Amino acid sequence: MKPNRKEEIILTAAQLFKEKGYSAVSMRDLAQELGIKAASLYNHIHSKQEILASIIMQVANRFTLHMEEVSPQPIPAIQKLEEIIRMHIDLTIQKTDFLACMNNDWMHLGEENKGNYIEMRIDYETKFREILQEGIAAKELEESDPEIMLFSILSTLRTLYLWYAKNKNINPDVLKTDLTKTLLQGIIV
Amino acid sequence: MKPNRKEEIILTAAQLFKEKGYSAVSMRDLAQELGIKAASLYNHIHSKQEILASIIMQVANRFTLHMEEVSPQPIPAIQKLEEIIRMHIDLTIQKTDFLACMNNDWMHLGEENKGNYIEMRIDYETKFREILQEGIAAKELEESDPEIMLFSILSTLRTLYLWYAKNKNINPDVLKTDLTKTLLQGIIV
DNA sequence: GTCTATAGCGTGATAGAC
DNA sequence: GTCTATCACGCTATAGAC
Repeated sequence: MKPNRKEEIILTAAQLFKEKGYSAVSMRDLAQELGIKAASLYNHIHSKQEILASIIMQVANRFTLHMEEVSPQPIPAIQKLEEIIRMHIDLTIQKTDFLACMNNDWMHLGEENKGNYIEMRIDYETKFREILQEGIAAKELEESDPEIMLFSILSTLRTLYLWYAKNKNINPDVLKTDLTKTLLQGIIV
Repeated sequence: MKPNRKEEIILTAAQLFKEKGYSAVSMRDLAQELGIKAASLYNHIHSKQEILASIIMQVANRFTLHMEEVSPQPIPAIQKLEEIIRMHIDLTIQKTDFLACMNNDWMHLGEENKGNYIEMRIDYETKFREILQEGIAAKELEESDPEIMLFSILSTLRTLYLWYAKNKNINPDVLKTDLTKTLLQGIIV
């Protein structure tokens, strides 16, 4: 899997954006990291904005597609949640920098993409909420405020990349098992 | 409680930093929001950096102080966790913008403050980890990976400000009860 | 595909009038 | 305490040589 120059630029950009944020990374910083001059970047990409959009929309699409696949399945809510947790873990491992960038810098998307991104995010949360409500209705889940469940689980999954950066050697299957247990069953004996 | 001009500047800055990030907010943006010119800001503050440090170190100190108060108490670990959750909720409500800023922009602190902030953050996590380990040893908590418990709870508490921004009318006591239940007992029946 | 040079504008911060 | 004017520099992006 040899990335071409454009992909290489986007990968490096994601890494820098994760560390300092989109606005604090200049085209000169990015070029230097790649060992070229800033002007040379423009033979591969059209603008700084395009790089950001490429990073964010790429992972946003993968979340959307996976949710559209899991959501309508005729399986128990708990099983759907396990599927979703597994996907967040996998994407966190595969696309750590992209995820960080999506979480922190989506507000710097251009007007063409921002609306789209926000819509995808709302749809994702809506489908997630519906799964929780299914689970409550089926008495699989506690009859507690689904908004708080949603927020609590999703905030953990969304910032998993922060924790993963410091624990890169963990076995993904162990992480999946332990995190699922913690999120679904809590920590009290 | 009438804030003087310096406090007013810092409050407004925190608000803007929360929305766009430190680097994306200019002194001209900040001045405009206050109805003055950028140059006038410098009669009240020394630099943009000073504003950021003031915002972040202020809340970081409050977290540190509270943890130093709760941590050594001779009470069960679960009770300490409830105390900590309560404090995060209270600070989230009182200092929403400051917390957002601390979470997102600490890496833009000047060299004088960054090391200090990171140290406080590590100390906080260490004391939190010790409470979890106490709980496990006392068989109050599940014998599960304390790193995953720590990350899971703390990531929810740290991003609570995002959720609170959309649910400002919730009763803090209800939030405390429901969130504690979700974090400690999970969501499964 | 990378370079140098540069346009055009925005940035944080200062000096000094009022 | 706020203003206008300005400095010195950094920014994204383009033009055109090689």
